[in-house]
Amino acid sequence: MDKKVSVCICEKCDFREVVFSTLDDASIQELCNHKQERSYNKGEIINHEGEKITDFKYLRSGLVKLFRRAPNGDEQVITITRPFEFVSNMSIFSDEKYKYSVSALEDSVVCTVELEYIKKLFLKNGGFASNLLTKISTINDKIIGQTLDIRQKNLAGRVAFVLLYFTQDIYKSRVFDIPVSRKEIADYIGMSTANVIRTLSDFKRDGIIKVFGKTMEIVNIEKLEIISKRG
Amino acid sequence: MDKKVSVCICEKCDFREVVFSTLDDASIQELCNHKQERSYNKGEIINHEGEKITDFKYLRSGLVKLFRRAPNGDEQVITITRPFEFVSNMSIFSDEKYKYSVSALEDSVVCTVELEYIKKLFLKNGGFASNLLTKISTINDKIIGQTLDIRQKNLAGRVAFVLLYFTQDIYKSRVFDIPVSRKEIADYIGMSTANVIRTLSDFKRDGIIKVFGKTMEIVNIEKLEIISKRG
DNA sequence: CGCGGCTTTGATGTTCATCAAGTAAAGTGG
DNA sequence: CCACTTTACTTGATGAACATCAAAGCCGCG
Repeated sequence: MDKKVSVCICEKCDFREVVFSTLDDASIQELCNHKQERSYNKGEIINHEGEKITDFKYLRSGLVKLFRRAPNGDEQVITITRPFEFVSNMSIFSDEKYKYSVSALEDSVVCTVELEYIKKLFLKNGGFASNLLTKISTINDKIIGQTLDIRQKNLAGRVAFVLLYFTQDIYKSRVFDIPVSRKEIADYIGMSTANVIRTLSDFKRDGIIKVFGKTMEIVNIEKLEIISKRG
Repeated sequence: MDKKVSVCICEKCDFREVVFSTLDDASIQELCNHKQERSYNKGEIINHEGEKITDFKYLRSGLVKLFRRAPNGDEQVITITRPFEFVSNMSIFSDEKYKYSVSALEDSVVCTVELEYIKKLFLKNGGFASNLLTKISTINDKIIGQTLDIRQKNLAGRVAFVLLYFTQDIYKSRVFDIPVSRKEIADYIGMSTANVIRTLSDFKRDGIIKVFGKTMEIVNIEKLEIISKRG
């Protein structure tokens, strides 16, 4: 086999824009050598709550949910996010163990870099450090904001909120395949599974949505927004 | 008046340990020159939601609450914290405006440094950057964790949770002066004021707490912990 | 085809918010 | 310092919102 110059994909990776923008090509090349890419099938666990953090991970493609198990055993979904809205360890210098679990809701690709390497980069490259802080803060702000938004809504308002989140933020389409079970929606917005279903049925009856198996169509976004806001 | 070497208090400040530990004495001196200390009386607003962020602030002494106004107008208390658990802008490089308001629950002292100065420090001093990221992440983790904990509890469990938070984390004493109104407690744990009062009355009747005006004594911590966990 | 998991719907009861009315406390002006 | 006003607190009664339980339908998969 010939000696080949490995063409590093990281140079073209969109993620570079976000947190690695201050790295020159040589550094990117080096980063690339420390990087591993891995695919996860729908349903697979990416990080497990309580396990030791050894790597820095970011989502390149796919969809994931962040969740934890409450003391009483049932699941709490913290957020559902796309690439650029997730990095594995949100406090790379403090926590040794994952606070939350992460699993793939769709087939996903995750890039992994040794945590030690990222830490060194953080310490010596101020621009990288500031980008990473910005990213992590943005994620945290989004989680806190979402949680506060949801908390003050009633049942219908919460379901409307999730549907709007899927159609506007996650899929940017009026038609999409629901990536979660009814129970997961319930665990996300803090209500019972039965009532999520009931509310969806109400929305169907009122012509706000249409559901064909796993596929959902948002017929009346305006109404959904009113319900979400008023909730 | 004689020329005096200004004895910089920052050298002895406990906060130095937390985020400024990597700064040498000369840098600390310089930081001190950029620093302003200000007292706030109980009830005063420290930061106002929506206002432009020009300074980096941290709490030196006192007690503050973080809150925002929900779209419908009523207040949501995000968290209540002591020194070392609060820095004003949790995403110094991203947000231009405060996402939340902050007000003093007890007379408080806040140190203020121009944001630009902190940003420069962040960019050139990796150790400082890592400490700051750690601090900010810890605060965010605490907020998210608290919110998730509260969410899954019932009424009594939530009130028990707040009382335990006051007695164990904030005051580290079985007896303390309640720093918030009943309504603020309600806004913190997401329930109605009337029901906060009702639950406190229940706790009084059951001999779990004693209340004399603003002063509260936790009589039976174990029972409170059971109620909080079971909630 | 038959089993198990996810979904759906109805009936029931609990939990909690809301309303109202009264009491205590704390600030305000004479 | 006292009447007055306002704000915070307290309690009970009522109804709405929501969880829970149970039973049945649906769908994918061996």
